[in-house]
Amino acid sequence: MKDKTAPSSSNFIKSIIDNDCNAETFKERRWRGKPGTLSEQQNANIDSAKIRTRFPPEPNGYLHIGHAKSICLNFGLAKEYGGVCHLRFDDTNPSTEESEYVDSIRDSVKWLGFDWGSHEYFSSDYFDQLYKFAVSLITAGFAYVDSLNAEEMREYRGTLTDPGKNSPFRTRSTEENLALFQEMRDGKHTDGIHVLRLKIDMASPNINLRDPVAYRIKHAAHHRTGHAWPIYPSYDFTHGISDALENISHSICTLEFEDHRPLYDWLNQQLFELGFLQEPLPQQIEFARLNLSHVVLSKRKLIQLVKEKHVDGWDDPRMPTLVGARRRGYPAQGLHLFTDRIGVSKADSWIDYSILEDCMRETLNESSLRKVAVLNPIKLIIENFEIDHTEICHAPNHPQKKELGSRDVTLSRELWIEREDFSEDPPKGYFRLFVGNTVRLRYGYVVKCTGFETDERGLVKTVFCECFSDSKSGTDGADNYKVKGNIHWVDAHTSIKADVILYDRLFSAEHPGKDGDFINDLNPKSKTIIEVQVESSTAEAKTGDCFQFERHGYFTADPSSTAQNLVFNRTVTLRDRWKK
RNA sequence: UGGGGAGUAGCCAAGUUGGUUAAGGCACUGGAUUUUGAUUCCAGCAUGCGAAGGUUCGAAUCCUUCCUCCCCAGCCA
Repeated sequence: MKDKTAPSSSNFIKSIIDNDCNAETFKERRWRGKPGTLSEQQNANIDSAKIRTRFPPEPNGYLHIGHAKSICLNFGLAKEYGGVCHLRFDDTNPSTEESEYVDSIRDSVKWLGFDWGSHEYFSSDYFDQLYKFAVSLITAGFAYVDSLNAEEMREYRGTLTDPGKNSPFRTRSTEENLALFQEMRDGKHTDGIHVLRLKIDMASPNINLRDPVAYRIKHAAHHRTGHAWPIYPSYDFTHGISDALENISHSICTLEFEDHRPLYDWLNQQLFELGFLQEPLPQQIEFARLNLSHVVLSKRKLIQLVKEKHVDGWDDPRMPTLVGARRRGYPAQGLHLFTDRIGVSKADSWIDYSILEDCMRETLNESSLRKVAVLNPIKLIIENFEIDHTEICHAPNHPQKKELGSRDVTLSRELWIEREDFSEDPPKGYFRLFVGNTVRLRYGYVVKCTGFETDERGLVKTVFCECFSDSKSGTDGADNYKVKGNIHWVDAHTSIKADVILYDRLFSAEHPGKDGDFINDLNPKSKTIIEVQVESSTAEAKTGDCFQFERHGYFTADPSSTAQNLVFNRTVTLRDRWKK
């Protein structure tokens, strides 16, 4: 068994943190136990957290596997370095954000096994502070109220190759700016009439530095602050400041924010020089977001799948959301393994979906109890058993973990076996049941196939065999029989019916949407419901229980499952080198 | 065409203050074990680091030129 607790290999972010730790960069930070400005922090004790990271979701959608990479990274780093990771809801846009999402995000992060303790924050916690900073920036000449409309602003911004030009409102007096900003804050203007912009450089080759918007007017109810604010700060204005107030040492985000880093640094630097923030300032570090084949991870597309009912909701087991993965039976540990395995870098790479599935197999193999289920049953009749013959066989609950014990399963004359474990016309290399061949009924006897019967359509209905009475598993005679084939079965009388939902990837295309609408790439066979026969002990399964149905794969009891009507989701199949 | 990034095996990814035979994982291929065609174990797997030049005793690491891919012109994040 490989050591899965070994520390993950080095990456460029760890190198940065190592350097910072060696240089004792963050040694002098003060922390009063909660976020605050320089004046609020400076008399507090030294921050005991070696580093501080944060996971900053916007509460406007459900978390997905891509977020899991970021969550594991941020919380994992904090843990590894003796630091703390904050959970911060980045809620600066009330028109798209809802508390429904806040709850779900909290649940998903917890489910992944992380604990942010008391460090749950909201960007909206800082609205007052942010506003004060904005006023100070106006006073210092670093911000102004612009009254260009959206279209004019776009024109003035220039293009990728042409510099922008200054807005005619750029030279407004401090007094006028202050007065207008106050009016904006007081709700005296309608949406879009004015914005507050940072005064940086309209000719910068970096478009983000061409006087970015810091505040916009938005008469919308916020999920936490209600109608208290008619203006809301932008991401760029909010994020770096929030990081600084929270003493974040390493602000890890995705590659598309690289161009924003000069702005991030500029803003915090101004506020530091104005005496509002303590040094050292947080540093933004960017990594490549996860790209997974056969999957879409954009919020817009995920929402579309739900709204247009291509799936049965956010927690549909085919969804790449964390709630979906959980219902599918993907263990949180499997996601940890996955993020360790794919690594972290700045190279834009695609991970094949099979890597994820392998991680699930690997962790599920360790943890899942074994059960027997016949997914596509046909009858097997042991002809040399009496009609009412019944006996007990012992099946281990885990082949590598004897300590997990075994269970009793009933064997009688009539069994259900898998349709594909019998062949009328066996292909080369087939070593299951065919007339004349010998196989072992797993945990039971070795039998020899003597014949079969078909129904009116010519489909095999019943297979007949003869049992070698001295071959029972666990008895001395068992070893005298060497057979290659080993098939599973359930007793026809004591086994129970269950529903199994077979899931396959949601999209058949490797890169959904690459050749047109991603909806066209939906896999029509991504969900199949079948009725199966499971061994009687499975009746006790509770929601979330994971089993290996031997020779098939891993399955988990769906929330809709009851003792009267068992429902299992197929999490992932077993590897199968024979499958044609 | 401006700016910002990235190119190391089929796929990820270490290494980048120049120094002996270019980590590791996944996949793959052999072999062993196996009452899951599963698991596990062992072995193999880049004369090569996007390309071409150059500097050097020595280059994935330094210099030059070039090529490919990704991101940026929301009052989204």
